[in-house]
Amino acid sequence: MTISRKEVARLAGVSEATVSRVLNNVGPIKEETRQRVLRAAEQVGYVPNVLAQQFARKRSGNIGVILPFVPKVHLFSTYYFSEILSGIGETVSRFGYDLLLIFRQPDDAKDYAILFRTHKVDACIVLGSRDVPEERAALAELQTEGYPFCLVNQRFESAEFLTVDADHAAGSGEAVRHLIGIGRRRIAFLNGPPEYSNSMDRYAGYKAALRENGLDVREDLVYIGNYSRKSGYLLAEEIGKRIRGGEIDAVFAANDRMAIGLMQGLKEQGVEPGKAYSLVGYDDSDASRMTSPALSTVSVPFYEMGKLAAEKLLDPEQQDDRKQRHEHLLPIRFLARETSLI
Amino acid sequence: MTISRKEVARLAGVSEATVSRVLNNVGPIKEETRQRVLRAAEQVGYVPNVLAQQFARKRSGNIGVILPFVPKVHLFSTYYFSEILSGIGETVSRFGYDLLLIFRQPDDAKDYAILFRTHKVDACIVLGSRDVPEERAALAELQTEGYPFCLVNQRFESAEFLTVDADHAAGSGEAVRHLIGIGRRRIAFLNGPPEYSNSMDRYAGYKAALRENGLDVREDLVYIGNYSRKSGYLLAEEIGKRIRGGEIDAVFAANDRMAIGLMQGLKEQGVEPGKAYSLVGYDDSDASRMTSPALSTVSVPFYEMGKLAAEKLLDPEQQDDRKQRHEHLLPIRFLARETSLI
DNA sequence: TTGTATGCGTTATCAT
DNA sequence: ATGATAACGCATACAA
Repeated sequence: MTISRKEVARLAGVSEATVSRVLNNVGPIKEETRQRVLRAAEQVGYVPNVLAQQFARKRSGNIGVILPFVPKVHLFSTYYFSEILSGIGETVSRFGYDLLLIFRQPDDAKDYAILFRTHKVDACIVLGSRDVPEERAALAELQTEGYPFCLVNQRFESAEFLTVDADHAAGSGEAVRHLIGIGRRRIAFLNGPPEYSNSMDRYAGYKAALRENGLDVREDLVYIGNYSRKSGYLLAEEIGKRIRGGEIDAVFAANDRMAIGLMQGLKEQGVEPGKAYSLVGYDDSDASRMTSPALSTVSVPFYEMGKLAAEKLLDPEQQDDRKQRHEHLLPIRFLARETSLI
Repeated sequence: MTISRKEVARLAGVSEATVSRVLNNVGPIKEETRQRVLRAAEQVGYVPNVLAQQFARKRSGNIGVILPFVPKVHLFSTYYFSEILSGIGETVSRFGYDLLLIFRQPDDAKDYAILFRTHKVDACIVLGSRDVPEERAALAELQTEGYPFCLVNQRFESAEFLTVDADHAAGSGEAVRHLIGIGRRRIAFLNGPPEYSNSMDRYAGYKAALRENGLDVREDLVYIGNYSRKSGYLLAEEIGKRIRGGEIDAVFAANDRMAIGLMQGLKEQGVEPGKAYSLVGYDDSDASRMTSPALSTVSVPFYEMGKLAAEKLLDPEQQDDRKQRHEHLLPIRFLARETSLI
């Protein structure tokens, strides 16, 4: 038995419309009436039925957040998601919205537009996206239909999607410049798959830093993993050989997980980071602080990225900016720790 | 301009009610009519308006998941949340529900019932809860009002809340028995705050294992941290002294974060795990595999816990069980790794 | 097997 | 400043 506006209206001796006006702070209301309504609502413990509100307003009040399919989650830092989600969550609630969490299904053809057509969400934020045809098509559809959405940490070449990203080219450049600064010259790069713009950005930063310093970019120094710890671990055999052979004196890995996997594999061969070679990871994940020696890495403002993405969708003050600038890059910070002391 | 049932009905030459019946698979329908309706719906690209459905059904179709306040998140393993959330997410979507993510606010008086009164959620799952008065009151209110909810990884003494937990007493017992098995006799226990049932359960397991083996439980061997890495790190000074003094030969920590913090602090003193002392953590977090030496730990089935919690709320087959058994404890697995070899 | 009719609890428009 | 009332798009009880 739920209490509706009607009881409040009766008790306050006003019409239902007036109750709504008071509760929604809309239109002119005599102060005395307002008080009477508020007291009546208080007295009967009235709370509006959100389902009726959503229906009448034709808005769900939900921001959808689309996450990668579960097993894929582990290719990302879990820190990554918990931070971005927190940033989004804090912001949407500040604007009176709720957060609907949506896991991509493995099988189903990507159809993000259905979320809007069914009115499940008013806007959405896409995490862990990749530049592959089906994903691009699903996003293009959203764009065409005019549904508001924002990508986080993934950009699409020649597509004008609203995006919040970090400046990974700059961050990678800093990391590599640091390695060069401590005297390293044969710097290998352990990258992730190219369908993540993250990977391409890091590669761009890597190359730029080498060239600035008159070093050649050599394809045989570039390795590709899949951002998992295991993929880093598996490359340790080959990279270890080349470190011992003097062909490699440092490794820049595109994320901490691969860096740590590599570090573990190399340690098994007796090849220690910070001594035989320098190592830099990427993400400033929890784990990077827990290894020994502590992993040098690049800190990404995940919380702020989530916050900004939500603001771009919800904050009226961001709306103009949004038209002018589809892509927003947040600054990044390099952290020198023990794996790249010398 | 959104397409409603009406157009479909007109096109198919049936009433709106019949369209609903076909789409919801309710009541007897002539096969030919069904086909006609489905084709019409297909043709005009009809999708039901979820907001209208929710309103008419008086159900939101949402399962709320309540998370700890953001800064507190870091006291838990992020792995913890990503796993539990995945388990919940997979399950609710299997039952046709959506997942509404709710971050506890720091300031606001705990009022979970409002989620139900406003009809925002049909049921909810509470994560990262603690046994403190305000939390207990908020949950008791849900119970009294008959709102369905399930706690995960936290039990309340003498309160019959529906709960899914892991058998932390058993897990801790195994861990400590293992330490005893490798010859340790002066086993310190680094626990978390008592308002988490997790802490009390681990303590119970610790004590039981000691007593079974004729060892005294000594209060001066029990330390309390707050589940953060830092709290473990800070205790390294004192514990280190006692290890060197021969008063402690092993530490069982209530989670990996504290274990790793302690391990780092001790390492700075030149006290190495697996040699001067044995160490066991708890959670089987990502980080536990990334330390060196690798951390012995206890594996918790977080994914299954999330899954089971959701099933208890949604699966009709679990409904009877639910009445009989308020608390469900999942089994746990001890993992011997390098920090407790000898 | 299908159609008719009512209700769901708001918002918002149009009067007054 | 306030009241009356039409939508909103669907589910469902009741008729036929």
